Amino acid sequence: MSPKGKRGTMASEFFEKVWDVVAEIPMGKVTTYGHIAAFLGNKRGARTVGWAMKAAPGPHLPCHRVVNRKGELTARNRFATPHLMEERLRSEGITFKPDGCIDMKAHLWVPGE
DNA sequence: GCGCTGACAAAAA
DNA sequence: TTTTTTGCCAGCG
Repeated sequence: MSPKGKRGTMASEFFEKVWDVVAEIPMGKVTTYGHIAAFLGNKRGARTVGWAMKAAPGPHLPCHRVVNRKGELTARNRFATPHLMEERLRSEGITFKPDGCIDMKAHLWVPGE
């Protein structure tokens, strides 16, 4: 299967789970690495979640809806840059604080809902 | 084959 | 309360 599917070789099961959760984030909402990690069972595996984002399978993955605990945009890959994320998040209804961080209490989404 | 780095977060001091 | 250390796991030198 997989017309171009060379994913099983580079990504672990954990990575695919992260992509699956991120893909379910509703528009106008954001989540944090820690929440995804905890949902997958790795409470302190937030770093590994960030790795999965960096290793994103494609630009269709809403990695721009994943931010850190501070609500700051830290993404860095060919599909998403912090600047691009800000534009995109605002386009979806996300509001930023003067501090430059996302208003978490207003847009924080939790996996599993 | 071994060690360091890295889109983070939480517990300990 | 703030600062420091530890934990996670895969990619890269």
